[in-house]
Parts: sequence; C-alpha cells; structure tokens
Amino acid sequence: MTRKKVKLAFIANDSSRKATYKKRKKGLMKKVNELSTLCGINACAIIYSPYDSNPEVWPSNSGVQRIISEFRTLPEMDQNKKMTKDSQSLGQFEETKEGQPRDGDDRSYLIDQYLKDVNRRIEILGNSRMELGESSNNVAAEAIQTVPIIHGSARVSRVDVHITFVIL
Amino acid sequence: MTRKKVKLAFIANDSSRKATYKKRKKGLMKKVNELSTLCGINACAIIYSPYDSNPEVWPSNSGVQRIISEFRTLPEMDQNKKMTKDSQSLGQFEETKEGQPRDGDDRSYLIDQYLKDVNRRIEILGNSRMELGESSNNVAAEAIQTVPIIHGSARVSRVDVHITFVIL
DNA sequence: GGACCTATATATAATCC
DNA sequence: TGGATTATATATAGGTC
Repeated sequence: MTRKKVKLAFIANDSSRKATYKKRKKGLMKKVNELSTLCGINACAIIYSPYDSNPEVWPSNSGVQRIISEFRTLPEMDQNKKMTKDSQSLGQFEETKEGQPRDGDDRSYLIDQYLKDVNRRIEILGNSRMELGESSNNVAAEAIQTVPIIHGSARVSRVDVHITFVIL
Repeated sequence: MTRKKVKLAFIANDSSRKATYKKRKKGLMKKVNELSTLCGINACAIIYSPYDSNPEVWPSNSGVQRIISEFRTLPEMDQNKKMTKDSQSLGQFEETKEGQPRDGDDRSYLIDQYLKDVNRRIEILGNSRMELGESSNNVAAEAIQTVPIIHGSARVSRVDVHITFVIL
C-alpha cells in the first residue's frame, strides 16, 4: 500500500529490488504506450534485463519486427524528403531553431552525434559479447562505475540491467 | 485536475497534445531516474523530439557523455570477463536459463539479435539523414504508418517525435 | 505558450497467499 | 517467487493568470 514514501535510494534487499524493478518496468512500458497513443508517436521499446529471460518489447515482438522491417524496406532517398514545413503546417511540430543551415534540419547535427555514439556503443557491446559469448551484463556493470574499475580487473558487483528504448 | 479519465487516443488539439507531451516526457524522465536509482541501474536517456530544440538527456549532458566515453575506453577484452556467478552472489541478478551454452549467457542470442536490429536501424537512420542533411522526422513518420504509405510518395502528416532511450 | 494549482486518475510498496 | 489487494504516494488534465 505504498505506505512508505519510498526513499529514492538503492534497494538493498534483492527480492524487493527485483519486485520493484518488475513493477516499475511495467509502469514505464505503459507510460510509453500512452505517450505514443496520445501524441501520435510511433514507437517501439525493447527492454532487456537480467531479471527477464527474454527481452521485453512494446508494443509486441511482431510489432517491433514490423517497424524495423518496414523501415529497412524504405528506399533511402524516400526516407529523407524534407518536410519540416509540412510537419509544421499539418501538426505544428517542428520548432525550427534560428541560424541553422537552411537546407538541413536544425537538430540533425545533435541527433547524428548522439546516434553515432549510441551506434558505436551498441556495436562494441555486440561485438564484445559475441566474441566471448558472454553476458553483456559485465559491460554494463563496468560502464556504471563512475570513475575507477574501468580498466582494472576488479569486476563490478551488481548491476546488469540493460534497457534500450528506441522510440520513433 | 485530471478530471477527465483521459481517453487513450490521439489528442487532436495541437496545443493540448504538446502540453501533454511535455508533461509526460518529464514524468517519463523522472521514472527512469527512479528506476535507475532504486534498482542500481546505471542509465542515461536521450530524448529527441520536434517539440524541443535540443535533445533532452538524463542524467545530464555531461553524464551521458561520460558514460559513453568511459565505455569506449574499455579494452574490449576487459568488457567481457564472465561474471554471471559473481553477479549472482553479489546481487542475485542473472537468472540463468537451463539448457544454455555453458560458457555463454542465456540471453546472448536474443540480445545480439535485437542489438543488431537496432544497430542496423540506427545506421540507416544516421546515414540517410547525413546524406541529405535532412530531418529524420520523415523517416519516423513513415515508419509509423502501420501499413501503407511506406513505399508511396505520400508523405506522412504529423508525427516526428524521436525518443531514444539507452539505459544501461 | 509557460508557470502554477488542484482534483482525480494512476502507479506502486507493502502484505498476504 | 508470482499474482492479487489496497492504502498511499504520484502523475497529470484542465483551469487560471
């Protein structure tokens, strides 16, 4: 009964932590679903965690596959017709920032940068895991350490939850 | 006063939709923050949307950069020391599934598959955008259409919110 | 539009099986 | 553990400026 105000801190008790994780993951998924529906945003989410044997996806496994497949079939050219203006007029999206390259989208650079980072990170994550056929948890665990341990051999202790949301 | 039970459907009114989007995005961020803290999960979130001129990140721009940078500096080998057992003993994570390759993690295959999909998808997204210096919104817009339009030239109307969560 | 302000709708911690 | 249950803590739609 949520009688406790939930101190925002790491839950020491393992079972409690797991229980909370599952509940909140579910809640997060629901929120994504609602945001998607209410704002007309197409989205898919993939949540991977050591708690679940299978990655959890939204809206559904096939839904995720479909979105990805459809995207792949798009001729690259068709994917880039500029339509900032159209978007604005049709849905008032797009808040063009001043002083941006006229022909490009104002956020292109930032997005590209982030995508590159994510992309590279995913690649490394995938490669390393495949090479050793090892759990990716360690990787995440290490990445977690704010400073040290990174180069050392002292493996991290807990952690290991990977959640990847890709909402388009 | 949330007097209304909020019909879970696309919000036609533009300003209302935007207002809702901003509120819910904030709520989602908070939820991610809480999940991260409560469950000891290191995470970063990147949310890009046409409503905001800059991508929104969590825990902070520098925090995201740091996590990514640190991860990159990891020697690939160091990233994969198996530690399923350690994790279990230390934090009771890792729920080993029976009948899996003894040396690999049970979820490796599934994860690898998803990562590949996401990875490829991100690459395509990035490449196409960079080639034309165009907004990636169109891409998302198209991907949204459940069935048609995909191959046609009739561009989508609204949409354009990209949210990419990468929680590790 | 953005920044509050509530009244309600929801999320969820704690408990029991 | 994995569900239900339910009392509270939160999230937030709708108003008001």
